[in-house]
Amino acid sequence: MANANISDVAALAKVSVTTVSRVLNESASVSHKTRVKVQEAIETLNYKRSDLARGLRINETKTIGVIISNILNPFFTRMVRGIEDVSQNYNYNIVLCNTDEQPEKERKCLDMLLSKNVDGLIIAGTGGMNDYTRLENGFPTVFVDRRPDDKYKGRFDTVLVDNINGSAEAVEHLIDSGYKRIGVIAGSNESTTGYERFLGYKKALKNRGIPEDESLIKYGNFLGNMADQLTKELLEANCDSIFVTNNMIMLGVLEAVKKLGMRIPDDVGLVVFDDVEWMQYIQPSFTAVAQPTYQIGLTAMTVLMDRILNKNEEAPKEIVLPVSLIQRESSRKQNQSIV
Amino acid sequence: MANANISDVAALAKVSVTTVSRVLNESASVSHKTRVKVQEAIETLNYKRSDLARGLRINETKTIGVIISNILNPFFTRMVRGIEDVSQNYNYNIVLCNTDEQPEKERKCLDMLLSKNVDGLIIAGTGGMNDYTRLENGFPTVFVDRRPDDKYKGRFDTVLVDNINGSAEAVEHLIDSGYKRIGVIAGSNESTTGYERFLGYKKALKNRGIPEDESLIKYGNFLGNMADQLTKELLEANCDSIFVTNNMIMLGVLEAVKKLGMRIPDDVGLVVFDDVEWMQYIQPSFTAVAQPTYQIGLTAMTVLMDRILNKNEEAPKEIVLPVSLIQRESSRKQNQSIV
DNA sequence: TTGAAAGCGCTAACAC
DNA sequence: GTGTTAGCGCTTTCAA
Repeated sequence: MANANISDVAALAKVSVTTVSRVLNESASVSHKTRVKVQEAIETLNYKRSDLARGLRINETKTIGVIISNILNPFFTRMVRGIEDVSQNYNYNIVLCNTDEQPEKERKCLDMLLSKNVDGLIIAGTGGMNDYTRLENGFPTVFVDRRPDDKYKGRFDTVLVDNINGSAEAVEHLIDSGYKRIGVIAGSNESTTGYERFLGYKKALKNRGIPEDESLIKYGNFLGNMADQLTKELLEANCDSIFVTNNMIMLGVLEAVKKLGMRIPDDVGLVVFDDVEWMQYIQPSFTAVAQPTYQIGLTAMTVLMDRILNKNEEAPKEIVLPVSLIQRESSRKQNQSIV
Repeated sequence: MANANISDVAALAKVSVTTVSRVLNESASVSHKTRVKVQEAIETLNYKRSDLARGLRINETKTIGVIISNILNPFFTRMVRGIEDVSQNYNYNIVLCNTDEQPEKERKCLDMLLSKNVDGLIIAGTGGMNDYTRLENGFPTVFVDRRPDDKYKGRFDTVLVDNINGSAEAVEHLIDSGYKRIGVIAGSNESTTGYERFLGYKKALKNRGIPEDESLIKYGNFLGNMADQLTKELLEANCDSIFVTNNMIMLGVLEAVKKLGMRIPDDVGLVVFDDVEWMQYIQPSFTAVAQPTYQIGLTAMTVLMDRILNKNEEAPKEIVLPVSLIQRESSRKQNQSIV
């Protein structure tokens, strides 16, 4: 038994499809009697309207596409949950795409989502040279976490956090806690987050009058692939603390520290950009720059729905959400380490 | 400028829409010359085929619906990533739905996804009295992690792990490590996972000849809502170790342990069902029952695609993936605790 | 208050 | 190798 369609319902209720459509959409006036008849027919046939056909006709899918780096990263997980929760309210669905930071994959995702006729897009771009020109023409799009390339400046709504000052505060905290040789494992400079957090690190050193030391600076990526190895190099360069620029890198750092049998915070102090729930519960707990991750998703989706539903045509805006340094045990220096 | 459609392309290339369709689908034979003409037209118009219209016509959306409890739970996150990775290979998309373990939400998700005409479904059910009869008629569906209600026995493909023996092994390990009063915080009995892991706990006690003690058994849920409080109660009942039945509960346990200033594994030993990456890196590292989470998603999606693409009509099967106990530091008893 | 009919963008007989 | 045309399931003018 194939699924019933609108004409099956019409036939059973002995009305036209137009009338059925009217009761489905609660549009125009339908007499009480017919309405009931139709509803009964719908009930008995267990009819479900095809969003596909409807979408084709009225040109909306009630679906929005979300492009992120990797759902395994708790940062994106929480963001997606924020997006999801808003979308449920509007009876929208989201379809997810992981780029793994590969511009090529991002392009493919974008193609797929556009082919799927999504009503809007939320993008945490890879920062590669991706081409968003086809979205510039008013297609509802919100960028999150990372800004699109400068050439799109002012063209898209953007929701992100203050990476520079958040990072600077974190590093200054390390310095003020007595750490002297502060290493950093930066994410890729391709993304604005990677770049800005590194800038924050440099800013803090400058603010505190500490010279930069190339041996304390390692360039990794936000997937955390090489973090293990880079941490070892940092430790060999006698760093006494590390500013970890995202939570994926953090895992590699931990792995290296554990393998080398070193102790946090005495042998090496730690501050992480992005706070993950478990960091507060472990021994020692981790000092972190907390981002309002869920809120980012929530805000982005709200802005997006405003564009879609209210056809809001104001100039795109950039919303910067605050971060906050949460001081815990991993940055509490107790003994001066012997150099 | 609205998006170009297939007839725009046809017009520009001076061919019929059929021909355009043919080159799009690489079906039938099209002369090299026309093919090139069409491709050029596609290029210049930046044409993207509408999956919506196509889907309506051929009755497929290349979309599959995934119903899970909560994407914030790393278990589901990894599972979803497994599903995603397979779906990418087939050029399928997934749309996600969180139930938060509420049967009502699950029902709503199911309705939405079916209205969206998804080609298939992967479901980690809430275990409430949800009605899957409309799926029984051969709609491609795979259940994961949890079995559907017994009345659907043998009706659906299912991919899950051996919860009973995995749990039993975990608890026996605790006993064999010298722990005597082993508490448990169980998930809801609604889901087969909750029920079976609890069964595994009881089985282990029986195997080792230890009597059950009601004061050491707490009933929580897999959201981990009350885990904090329940842990306190367990500790007050003088338990010397806890079998934690999922990773969300784990966070509550940690919170309580930290607040009470107790030490793992000396004051309280710990084994968690489900291994999360960070558990191996922290001090002390956590003993865990590792589930092949990514593999579950991968397998489920592979089975599903086989049903969809190959119209595989064999009897539904249940695939049980192995779990393994990973012994780490949280269950390594050092001093006998003073009672 | 209701219905007939066109059409959203595409695919697939069928004809040439 | 290529084109004409019907129709997927729905919404929406227009007319009654």
